[in-house]
Amino acid sequence: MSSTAASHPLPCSRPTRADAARNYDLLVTAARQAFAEHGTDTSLEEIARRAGVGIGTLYRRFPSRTALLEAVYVDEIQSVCDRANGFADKLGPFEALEAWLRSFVGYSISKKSLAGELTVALGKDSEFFSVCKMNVREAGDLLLSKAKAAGAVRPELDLMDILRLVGGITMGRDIEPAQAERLLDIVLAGLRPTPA
Amino acid sequence: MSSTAASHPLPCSRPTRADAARNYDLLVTAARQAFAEHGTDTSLEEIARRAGVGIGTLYRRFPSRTALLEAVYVDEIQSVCDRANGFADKLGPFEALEAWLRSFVGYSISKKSLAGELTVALGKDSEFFSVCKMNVREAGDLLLSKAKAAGAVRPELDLMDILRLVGGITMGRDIEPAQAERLLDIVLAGLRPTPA
DNA sequence: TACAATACGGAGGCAGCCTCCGGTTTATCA
DNA sequence: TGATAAACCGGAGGCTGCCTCCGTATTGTA
Repeated sequence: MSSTAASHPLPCSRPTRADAARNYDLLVTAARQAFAEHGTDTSLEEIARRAGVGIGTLYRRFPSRTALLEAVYVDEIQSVCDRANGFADKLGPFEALEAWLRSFVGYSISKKSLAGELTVALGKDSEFFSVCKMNVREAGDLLLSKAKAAGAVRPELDLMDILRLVGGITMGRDIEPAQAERLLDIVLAGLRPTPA
Repeated sequence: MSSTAASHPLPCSRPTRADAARNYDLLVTAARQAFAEHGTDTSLEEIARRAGVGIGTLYRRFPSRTALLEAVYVDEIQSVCDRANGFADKLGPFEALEAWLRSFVGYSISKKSLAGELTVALGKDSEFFSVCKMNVREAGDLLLSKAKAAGAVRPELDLMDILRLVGGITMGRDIEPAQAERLLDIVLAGLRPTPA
């Protein structure tokens, strides 16, 4: 039963007027493609060009590059949260946490810097990201607390620490999936209780 | 006995003519300051201004931003390597490795993105960085192999994996030193042998 | 001192960021 | 349906940073 609605609504306001709404979607779609293909520092004019709208339209709707990133991230964040719930239902305490973190890394690699920035942003202080953080935190805490209760990981661990560490794995340029796996293995080993 | 000479010479050519050499030093010094204060995307014109030279002079000596970064990194890399040797002499196998990694993190935080880019670059394929990598690798392998021999860490671990993981810790924007410590603790725990 | 090699530095072309405002489209109401 | 106001569009243009080019100045040498 993977819920598709976020526990906390994300402040993502799609405009009401028909033409505005259409351009909004065009822009977000174009931005998602461009960010995935060429990284998050793609020229905003290029994105406007792809979307087939004027640069002024882009800037009116998204006053900054971050605002555009936010709109793109909403979907991605949601999918990350949903997956956590799925794993919690099907796997054992530690395995669910592990599976979630692995999917996190795999996703980060496939989306390149897009998710890299996402992880960076996890430490930021914007209204938007604090809500995202809340949702991710809620999803992750479910897994983490189960794992703690089962004695599969150390009780003093903090979710945000883990996420930050795992996010850092894919931060470097051009990381190989195989290496990312090995790094994650180290982290996972570091979560387990120390032998008395 | 901390050696100050790198095992492998770094390709860092200071010019010969008096005025050129003077300007070279001015530029590297200004760049080091600027990078540390405002990150590695400081305007190159700003750096030239700080150094009191024309923008043309900067570009003649350093054809790209990367070239300037390289010149700045030489000293930093050297200091990282030297520290490894110092720890190897004074501490136990695991403690030396731990101390080195901690100093690595502390250094990364204080130098902000400067060292962040350094760690990113550790995965790159330039002649310059491959030599740097060789030096760091040599220094780190000394510590790692000692720790392995003492049974203090798992034998299958790879140094570059560890460095990449540790480097990722400081990748995020505005990380707190205290959080960085906790992340490193997780990594260190992940290095230890798994209880049979 | 005079010459040749080397180096200096800023003007200028280009691209991206962002703002501003005249013209257009949309929704609403009679 | 037709008129009006509100909302929206889009590109020109100012700004800054990147990088190149070349006339002028400095340095080392004979």
